[in-house]
Amino acid sequence: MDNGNSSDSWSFEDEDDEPQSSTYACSNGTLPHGGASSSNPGRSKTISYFTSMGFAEELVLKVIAENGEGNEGRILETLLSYKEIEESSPHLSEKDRKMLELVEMGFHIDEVSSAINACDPDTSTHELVDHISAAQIAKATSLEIPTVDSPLNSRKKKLFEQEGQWERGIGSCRSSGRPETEKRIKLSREAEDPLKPALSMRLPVAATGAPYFFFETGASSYLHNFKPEFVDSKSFSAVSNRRAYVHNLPTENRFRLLPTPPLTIFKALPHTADWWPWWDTRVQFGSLDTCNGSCKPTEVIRRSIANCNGAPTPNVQKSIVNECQRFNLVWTGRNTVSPLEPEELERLLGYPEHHTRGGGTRTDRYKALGNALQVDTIAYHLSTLKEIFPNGISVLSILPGIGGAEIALTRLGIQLNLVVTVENSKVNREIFRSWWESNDQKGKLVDSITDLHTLTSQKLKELVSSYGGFDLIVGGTRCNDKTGSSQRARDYLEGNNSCVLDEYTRILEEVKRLMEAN
DNA sequence: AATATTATGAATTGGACT
DNA sequence: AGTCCAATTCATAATATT
Repeated sequence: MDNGNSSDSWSFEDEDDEPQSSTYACSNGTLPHGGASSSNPGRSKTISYFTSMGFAEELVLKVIAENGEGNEGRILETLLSYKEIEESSPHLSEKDRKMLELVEMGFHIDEVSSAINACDPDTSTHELVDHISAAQIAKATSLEIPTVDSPLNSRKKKLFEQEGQWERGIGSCRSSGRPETEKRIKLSREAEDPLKPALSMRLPVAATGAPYFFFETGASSYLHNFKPEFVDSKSFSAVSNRRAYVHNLPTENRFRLLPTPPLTIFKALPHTADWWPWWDTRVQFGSLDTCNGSCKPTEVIRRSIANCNGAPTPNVQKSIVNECQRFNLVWTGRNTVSPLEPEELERLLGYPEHHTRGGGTRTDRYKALGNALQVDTIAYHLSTLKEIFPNGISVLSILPGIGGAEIALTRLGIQLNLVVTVENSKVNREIFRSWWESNDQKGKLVDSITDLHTLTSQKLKELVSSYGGFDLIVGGTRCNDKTGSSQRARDYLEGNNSCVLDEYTRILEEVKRLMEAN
C-alpha cells in the first residue's frame, strides 16, 4: 500500500474516465467527486482518518472521489480491496477476491474457477475476462474446455489435488475400484467409528442410475466413507458456509439462478455501510447459527465503545469484531450493532420475503433459518435437472426444513409434479405448505409423513406404486454431522446407533429396487 | 403455568504452524 | 507428526414474558 500508483497493475485505476466503472466498488457514484464540499472540514478529517490507518493519501483521495466522502463504510471496503490485492489479506485471498468479482460480473462460477486456475496468479481481471470469453467461444464450438467446479477456495482445491482422484459423485469415486486401498489422508479415524462399515459398502451400490439423489451432509469431511462435494455458499451469496453434499447429479453445464444475489455484506445490506467502522473488516457473514435476536451484545458493545470515548483500542476492536462474527451482528447506528432480522436472513439465504412468517415465534424463525439451505447454492447443483426433466419431476424430500430444495427447483423453472416430504417439525411443515399454496403450485404435496421411521418399506412401496416412483430424492440435514453441537443430535433417530444417512441409504436402495421392479 | 427468549456449554472440525 | 486456535453448532439450563 505504499502508494496509489502501484495499482497500475490492477484494472481499477482508470475508472474516472471509463464508462464501465469498477465492478467491485459500488457503481452508484451519486456523489460527483465531492467538488462542492471542497472546504468541508469533515473531509480532511475523513482523509486523515484513513491515512492514519496506513492507507496512502493519494489512494484515499481517489476512493473518496469514487464513493463520496460521506460513505465511510464503502470507502473502507474499496480501500481494503486494494489493500488485499497488495497484501493478500488474511480474510480474503486475492484469488478469492478476483473470483468473487468475476462472479459478480455474472460469469459462471465454473468458468471463473477454471480461468483463474489456468492463468498466472497476477493476471488482471480484464485479462481473465478475456480468457473466459475465449473459453466460452471455444466451448461453444468444441466442448473441450475442462470444467473445474470444486469449491473456489484455492487452498482446498490444492488439497484435493494432492489427495488424488477427487471426483464428484459417488459413482465415479467408487467405480475406480479398490476403495480400500485408495489413499486416504483424512479418513484414518473412521475405523474407530462403528457406524462406518455398512455405509461404505452400501451407498455406492445405490449410487448409479435412477433416481437422482442429493444429500446435504454437514461439514465433516470424513464423516462418511466417501468424499462428498464441498461447496461454500460464499460463492453464491453474502453468507459463507461450507457444506458437504453427496449426490449423483450431472455436473456439466450447471448454471446459477438469476439475478445473482449480492456477495458482500454491504451490497446485501447497504444501510449498514453508513455505520460500519473501518476496523470491522468483515466482507461476508459467517455461518448463520440458529442464533437468536439477542440484544445484549448490542448494549455491551455500545458501552465498550463509549468507554473508549468513541475510539476503541485495537483490543476492544478485536473483541467487538469477534462478537459480531459469532452472532453475525451488523452496524445499524452510531456505535450500534444489531442482530440480523429474520427477513434479512431470508433474503440472504435466497428465500421469498417473509417466507417464515407465520411459522411460529421469532425464535422458531431464527431456528428454521439457521438450519436452512442457501437457495442459490442448492439451485446451482440442481440446475442440471432442468434439461433432464422438462416436464417436471417427482421429489421425495427427506427433512426438507423450510423447503430450500423445492424453492430452488421452482426458481429454476422445474415443475414440481409431486413432492413427498418427511419432516418432523410442525413449524417447518407449516412454512412449507404455506409457501406451496401461496406459490400456486400445480403438483401434489404429500406432507403427512412426519417421522422418518414411518417411512417403512411398506410405505415406500405404496408411494412408489401410487405415484410411479421418484425422480429425485433430496435429504437436507446437518443432524448427522459430527461437528459442533450436531453431535448431540446425531441420534436423532431414537437413540440407536443409526444415523440419518443410514436411513437415506436404506430409502434410496428401496426406491431404486421398487422402481426397477416396476 | 405455559411459552418464549437468552446464555452457555462442549465436542469436534480444518487449517496454520512448528 | 503433533499442537494450537478459531470456528462451528444445537440442546439444555436459566431467565424472562405472557
